[in-house]
Amino acid sequence: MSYPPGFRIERERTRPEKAGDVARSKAIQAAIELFSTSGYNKTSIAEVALRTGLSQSGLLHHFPNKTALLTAVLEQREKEDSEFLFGEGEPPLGWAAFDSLVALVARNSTRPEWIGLFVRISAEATEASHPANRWMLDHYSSVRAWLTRALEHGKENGEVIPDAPVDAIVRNTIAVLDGLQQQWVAEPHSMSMVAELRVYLHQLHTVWGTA
Amino acid sequence: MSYPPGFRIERERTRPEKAGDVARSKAIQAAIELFSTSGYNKTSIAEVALRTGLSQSGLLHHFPNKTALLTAVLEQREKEDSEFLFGEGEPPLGWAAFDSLVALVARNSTRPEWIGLFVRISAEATEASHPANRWMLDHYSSVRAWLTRALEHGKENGEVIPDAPVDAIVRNTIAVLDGLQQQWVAEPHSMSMVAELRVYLHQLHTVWGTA
DNA sequence: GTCTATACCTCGATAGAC
DNA sequence: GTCTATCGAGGTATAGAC
Repeated sequence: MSYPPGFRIERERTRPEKAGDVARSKAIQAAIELFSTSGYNKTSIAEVALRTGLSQSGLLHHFPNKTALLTAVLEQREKEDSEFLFGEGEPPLGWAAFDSLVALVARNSTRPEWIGLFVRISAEATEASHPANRWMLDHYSSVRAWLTRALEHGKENGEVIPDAPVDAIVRNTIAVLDGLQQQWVAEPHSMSMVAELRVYLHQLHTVWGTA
Repeated sequence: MSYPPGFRIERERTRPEKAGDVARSKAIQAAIELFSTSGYNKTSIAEVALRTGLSQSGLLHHFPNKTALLTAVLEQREKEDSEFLFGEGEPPLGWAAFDSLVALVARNSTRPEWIGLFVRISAEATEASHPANRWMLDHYSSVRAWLTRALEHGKENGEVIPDAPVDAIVRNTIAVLDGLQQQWVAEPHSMSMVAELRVYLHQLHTVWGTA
């Protein structure tokens, strides 16, 4: 394998990853699939390796240990979600923030692994010693901060009535999202998360919105 | 140790369990504590045995295997919850059903193990091969059936407006309950589940109730 | 960068003595 | 009813050859 002069530099400009990281990406994809159905604890790196087309040690050449694999998976999830939600610009505020959460759920409904991944990992990670514990706490904290800002902006805007109980609305909204995802993971064909969410948002608008 | 005549019979009349089942109860209690923090998969029967004051084999004399231990734990939970919710009588209907769910959460807030147990087990059990999978599906199905009946009763009663979207309200309510419990397990001192739930129920009354 | 081999755990369950 | 001993499976991680 010989490359024309400048090839490496060209590649590095379009794709920042090194060439050898193809296996890495495949491994992350395999890990997502397995974590999303069996959770982190129950998934063995041997099986991730198998699906990647590597031996166990081959896989561990790319990730020093199982935790590093999990970290890579979570980083990818965070990246894709926030790109979808915020893109390059500013996060939506007011009721628009809540609408974009519905859009995210709608999109993730077509990628069941992402829902399963979140449901399993975030439940496991409620244990303080779980490697994703800090990730989970940070994740919730940042979603809460965003939705809180969104509602306060809505109050300044006149979209939201002044005495709406911001904290409770934020926590309940996150709870509905998480809870629906869990029900959906248990029985995917029995319901439409988006339909249920629209009812919830309708309640929010009716009670706390300015008609 | 000698007992007066009739003692055994007296005991058997008041408590149906055999005398040897003290260890059994202790084991179930220990299992609840461990399952509630580490989940079922990650908990070893050896540690349950340790907390019970038995060797691993000693514990397995009372339960044929780990699954049987889980079953005993779930049966106890189901029993205590439904005794609290329904007692000897009929399940509450109409909005009263939702109020009694808040009462259950309020009571369980004082027994964190029960919240943790539910959060961990029900998330693990979304995997079809998990020993609690059927239990979880049945549990959700029966809660849905009860709340659905409650809302339909409320419509006949005039408590609930006729075109309230029953299925969505039921699923969203369960989602809020589950989601809040998960947030609470992650950071117990950061919130009051009952306070958030009251806001949610207020929305329900305002939007779907007959003023 | 990928492999085989292996060290070293932990776990669930069984056998059999007391 | 409780114990010790042990088996066998499956897991993470490391060493070292290619």
